[in-house]
Amino acid sequence: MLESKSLDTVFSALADPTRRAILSMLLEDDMAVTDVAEPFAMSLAAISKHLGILSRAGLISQDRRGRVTWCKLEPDALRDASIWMQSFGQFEAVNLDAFERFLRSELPDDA
Amino acid sequence: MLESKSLDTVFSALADPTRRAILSMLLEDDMAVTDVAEPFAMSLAAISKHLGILSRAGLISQDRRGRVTWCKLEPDALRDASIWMQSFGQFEAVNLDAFERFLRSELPDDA
DNA sequence: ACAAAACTCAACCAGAAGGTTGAATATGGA
DNA sequence: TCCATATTCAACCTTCTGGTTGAGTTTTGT
Repeated sequence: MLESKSLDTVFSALADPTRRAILSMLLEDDMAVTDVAEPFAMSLAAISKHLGILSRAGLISQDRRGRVTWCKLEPDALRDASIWMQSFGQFEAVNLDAFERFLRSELPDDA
Repeated sequence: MLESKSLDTVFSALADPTRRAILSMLLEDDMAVTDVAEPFAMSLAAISKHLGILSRAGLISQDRRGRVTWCKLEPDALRDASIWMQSFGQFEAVNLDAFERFLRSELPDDA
């Protein structure tokens, strides 16, 4: 199970609602750490830790530019976990071909 | 976020390699608790706890017949989590409402 | 009726998780 | 140069997690 370690870190990163909320925020745009922290009722240090966990799981990348660390979603990291889940077979319903047709119909630009 | 609680429990259930291994075993067939425990180098009580966690997450069901408790995979419980993940991995730029309409049209049963 | 089988429960333990606060470290702007 | 901004680090605390063992419960087989 070479993938076990990364599935551990990805799934446990996703198990926390604060971290899932952060990922959702980053879906819209890259953000600085301070801005990520703003809507949460917890310290900046706590958010910094959460971002570290997301980073180590590969779910985001952090790019320090000057004194600002920009956080960027890395959705590819979800792929292994997603594939693992799909192996349970009940999601053929979300037919991949249909998915792609849907994508093409929804996305103005390329994939 | 009404789904947050269940995403918490599903993702944290999936975060443990023992529990993922159990799910894989149950993919092949329903199993008794003792048989689930057999390949693992830990006590039956520990496996019993793991099964409880999987059960509470909805990922398996347990049906006691006589003195044997049969464990059965319930892969539907993965659907919400899978959908949540796919919304990152594949659909960054996609309109979420349309995405949900698509899912409703593709999934065989209700939401 | 009794013993073994199949679990589950309860108490316990070590270590990890998630939060706090206060200090440290760059960097940017005046 | 000096202060504020942006972020991380370190120490600490509490709660959760994943394991243990030993006892308890129910059911089955003889």
